[in-house]
Amino acid sequence: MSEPAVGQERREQILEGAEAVFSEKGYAAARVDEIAEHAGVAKGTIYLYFSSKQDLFISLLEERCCSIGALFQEQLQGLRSPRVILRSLIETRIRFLLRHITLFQVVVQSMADFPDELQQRLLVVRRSVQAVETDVFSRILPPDYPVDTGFVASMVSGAVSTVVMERVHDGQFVDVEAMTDQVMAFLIHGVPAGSEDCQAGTNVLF
Amino acid sequence: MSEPAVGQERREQILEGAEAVFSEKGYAAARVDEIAEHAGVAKGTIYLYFSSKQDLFISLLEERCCSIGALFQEQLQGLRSPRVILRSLIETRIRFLLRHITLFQVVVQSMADFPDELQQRLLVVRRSVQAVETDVFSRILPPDYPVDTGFVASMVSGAVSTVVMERVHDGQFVDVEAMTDQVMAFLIHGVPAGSEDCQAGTNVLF
Amino acid sequence: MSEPAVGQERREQILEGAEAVFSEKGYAAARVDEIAEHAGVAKGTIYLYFSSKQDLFISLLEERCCSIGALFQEQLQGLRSPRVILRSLIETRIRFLLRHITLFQVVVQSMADFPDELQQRLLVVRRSVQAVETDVFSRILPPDYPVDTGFVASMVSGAVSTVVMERVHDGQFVDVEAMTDQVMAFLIHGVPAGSEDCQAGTNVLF
Amino acid sequence: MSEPAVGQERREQILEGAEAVFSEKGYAAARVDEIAEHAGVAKGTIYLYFSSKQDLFISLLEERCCSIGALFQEQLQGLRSPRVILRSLIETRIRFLLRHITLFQVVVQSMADFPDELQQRLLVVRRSVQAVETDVFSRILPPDYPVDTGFVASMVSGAVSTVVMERVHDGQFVDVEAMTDQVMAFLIHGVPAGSEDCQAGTNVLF
DNA sequence: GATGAATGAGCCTTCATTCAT
DNA sequence: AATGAATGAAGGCTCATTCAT
Repeated sequence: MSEPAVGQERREQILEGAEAVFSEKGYAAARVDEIAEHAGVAKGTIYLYFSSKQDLFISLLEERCCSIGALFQEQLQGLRSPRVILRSLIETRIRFLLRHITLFQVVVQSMADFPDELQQRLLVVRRSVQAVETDVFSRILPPDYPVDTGFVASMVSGAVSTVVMERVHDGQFVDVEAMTDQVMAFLIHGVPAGSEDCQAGTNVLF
Repeated sequence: MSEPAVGQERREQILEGAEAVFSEKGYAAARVDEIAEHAGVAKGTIYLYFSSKQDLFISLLEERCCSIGALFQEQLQGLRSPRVILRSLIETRIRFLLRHITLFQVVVQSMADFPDELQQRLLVVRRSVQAVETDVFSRILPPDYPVDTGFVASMVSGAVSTVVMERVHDGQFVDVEAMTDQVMAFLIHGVPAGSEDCQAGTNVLF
Repeated sequence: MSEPAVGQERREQILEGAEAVFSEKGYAAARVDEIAEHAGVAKGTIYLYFSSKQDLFISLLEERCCSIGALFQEQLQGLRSPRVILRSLIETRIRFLLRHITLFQVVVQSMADFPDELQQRLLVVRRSVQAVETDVFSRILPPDYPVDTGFVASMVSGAVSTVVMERVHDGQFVDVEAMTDQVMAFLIHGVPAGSEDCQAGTNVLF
Repeated sequence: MSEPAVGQERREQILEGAEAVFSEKGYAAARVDEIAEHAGVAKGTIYLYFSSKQDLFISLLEERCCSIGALFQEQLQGLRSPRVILRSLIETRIRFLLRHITLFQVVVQSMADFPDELQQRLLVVRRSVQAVETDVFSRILPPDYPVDTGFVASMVSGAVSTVVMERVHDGQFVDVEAMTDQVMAFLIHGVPAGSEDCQAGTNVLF
């Protein structure tokens, strides 16, 4: 009883190669050859576990999105204070992005050529990614908050993703704690921008 | 001296075709054939004005980033109130994204296969895009604002991009005014998240 | 006004390469590379004129079947005597087979994987091939002939094809006149096989 | 002394799978996977009994040609009347073709890529197939019959094959008795085509 | 300058064959 | 003996790029 779920291991091995390459190159520019090399398997082996490059891609997204859902569940378990919850959300997401960066960007791109069946699976992935954070914000935001919860979730998610990606892309080291602090400060303070009727010349409000 | 700047016109024609196709498909999935068709020129003609598909792509980014810079300059001209400036920035960016969506996403992706020279040009583009908004925020944010200005600019830009892209991608109509309102409300209010030491049960801070 | 119908020429060039290779190898074993080489064009060029290997194959059949129809029309024009007509039919078919041998065999094979649209085109080809000869036999056979006309046409066609193919396949030189004579003799004499009620023991009848 | 000839059984099992698949798809389009599945063995097992797909194919032909030889021997045993012999030959062949259709067609195709050794074995198969029927016709045809015996055998074989294949391919049910009747009628009557010098108007000879 | 037919390198995918179990 | 996961060479097809007109 030596190797449990050998098939699953091989599958995961391929998914990791796929993640590395798709993340670096995007879908279209990624070559199956390269994925196979990263995964340490032969090209043909990939097709034993996935029916096509498209299927591999969607499967990867599905896999990784489940994992972010689980991560959130785990991290947010037992937290009460909105601020702590928010901080945990941000930090978890940053850490997650550091692993899966570009992959998540790609999700939004229009995979227009994919057949309907795969488009459906892609839609499910996108919805589930949104759902996790929307859920968190619906617990945090006050009932009279003037912006739609899903909208807030999207903006926060976009803000964090962009910042992380820029840092990573520039080859900068990312200090998760410090970055979380900055994002939190931004989210909590908002952007002080003066009253609408302020007279010209006044630059600062708060 | 018959047709002045005929070359420039032809060049712009091609850039427009390129923008349409790159925006819809991303870099790798875009085909030169299709760009030529969109532009209404023969495929070979493109190579009279650009040395390669890569060059065409970078050139397009350069061109369009200048244009967003110009747009901002124009729009923000003479505005004084931070709130009005911010609103104008948001609205301009939303309108811009509605035209150039995917194109901007692509900017962040690492065009890893591009030769060094083009990588340099890409870097310049990215820096200039950041600079425009960073500049705006440096005028808006109070001196003691606890978050780095460039960081804020990135987050706002990411937030707006993500929200616009999601709406567009879902095929929803985008009401620029309404969306601007929502983004502004979010930016100004921030995310009320309670004090760090707040006892459980307290939801709102501000 | 030098090159009339250059496109048609190139197309025909490719069809000739295709015929050579499909005839020699059959459909599945034929490689597009090889067809291109035979035709003296690059692989990609083939796809400017035909949408796929399957399309190329069906198009070839269509092309060549029209040509056998035309050949028959031309050859049989003005012939009156049934024997002369029959002889002409046989000879024409032999000559035709010497050029298109295996190709015609393949027509009957079940191209089961082809999409419906191409199956339709294949069916049309097969029907048209049968029609030509069925038509000839309906003019030759007496009204009270005990065998269905289409059936006779098929058998004669099968008999001739098989004989030609065997000779060609064995690398024997084919003397068209002599072979036509033999086939004619066979068709006219039939196979003398004795009366049905002959008593056992009688080996020869005539 | 457990299982006598287990190896032979397994071998026959594989040959049956091979026959089913080669018959339906032809040589090149047949996949070893599918043969294994039809045979109910693992893919690797096939290579314990046959050294390659090519070997399996040739072996199958050899096997089945022996079987048609045996069939003929058995069927024709004790028959005396040429007509009865001929009828039996036709009927046996039709029944055989209904089982092995495409397989036989394929024999004629030039397996050009096969190595010399296998080409030799293929040649032997083809010769033996011809020999069986040539032998029968040499017993049936009168000594002064004007057509070469092997030639007649080929033509009859081609005629029957073609007719059977067309019916099968069109999905029509094949009534063996009725078809045998038609073929016999054709063979015995021949094609009445008038004398060579016949005056127009005379249609029938016999 | 403009064209678009032609090219061929390179990609996704298949499948005969091997080999560790 | 039997398995079937793994392999990798080879095939169909695409598409950036060139060049004769």
